[in-house]
Amino acid sequence: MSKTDSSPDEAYSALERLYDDPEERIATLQDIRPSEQDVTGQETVFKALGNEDRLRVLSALRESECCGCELQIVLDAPQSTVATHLRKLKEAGLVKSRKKGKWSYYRIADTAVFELLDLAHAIQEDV
Amino acid sequence: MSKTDSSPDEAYSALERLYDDPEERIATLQDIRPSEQDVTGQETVFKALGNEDRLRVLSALRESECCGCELQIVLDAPQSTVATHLRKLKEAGLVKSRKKGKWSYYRIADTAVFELLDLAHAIQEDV
DNA sequence: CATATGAATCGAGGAAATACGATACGATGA
DNA sequence: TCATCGTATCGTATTTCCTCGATTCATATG
Repeated sequence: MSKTDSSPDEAYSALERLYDDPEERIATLQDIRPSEQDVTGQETVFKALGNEDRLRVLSALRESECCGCELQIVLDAPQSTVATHLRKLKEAGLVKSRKKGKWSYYRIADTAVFELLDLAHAIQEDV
Repeated sequence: MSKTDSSPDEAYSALERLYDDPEERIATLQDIRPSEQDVTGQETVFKALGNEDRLRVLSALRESECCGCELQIVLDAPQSTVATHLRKLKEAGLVKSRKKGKWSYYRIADTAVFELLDLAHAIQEDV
């Protein structure tokens, strides 16, 4: 009989009860629209990092540059699986690669990647 | 008639052709086993960050503490959706909450979260 | 040019994450 | 205590992601 969960109107009336001048607060909240590009870029990076296999690859590349077949051993996974992970890491800007003969060598793109990994580790430590 | 893609043996023989002493390299690669806990913790954090809505929530919390109904307006999404996102962010240790009356107020848990967001932004900038 | 080899791409099936209505919970106040 | 309201959880339909065999591509070598 009442309004359903899905109506954002519920949120509006809630704010109207919460503030003396709700209009201003609502306008402020609605203005929090980080540029689509920014959010999408961050999302790409974090999605690429949010996978156990890919975190293991980065952990290996932290030690030294590796070619594809070496990472196959690190992950103990078939070639196509490893190649797919590497593509995602590259698209996110987390690793770079160079070709030498028939081999592709992968390395971490930037020290910022180390920082990301360390920060995530630190955050999860005290949860 | 030949070995298939899925056999990791392929990778082993590749390394045997690549190195004079492949055994040592293989042993080194296999030893790259970051502790299960470490990887899982990082994975949780990055998975939580790898979602557009949740990035927008963090962007809002960067400005000020918000209660649930305010974040409903930021995301323009139904209440249950917002609550689910907030739970994930909490479980990952990215936000904390306090209750005041019937309201739950959310805030960013640690400045490390700002650093994560900024680093991801910087990385994706030059891809 | 034919063959071998390391890597990249494609496509289908399965697994995991997400969205959201329905419902339950906990605090407030009449 | 009953109604209201902000929030949390549940169940499930949908979407997205992942895996991996098959195939293709590129380079090297006989």
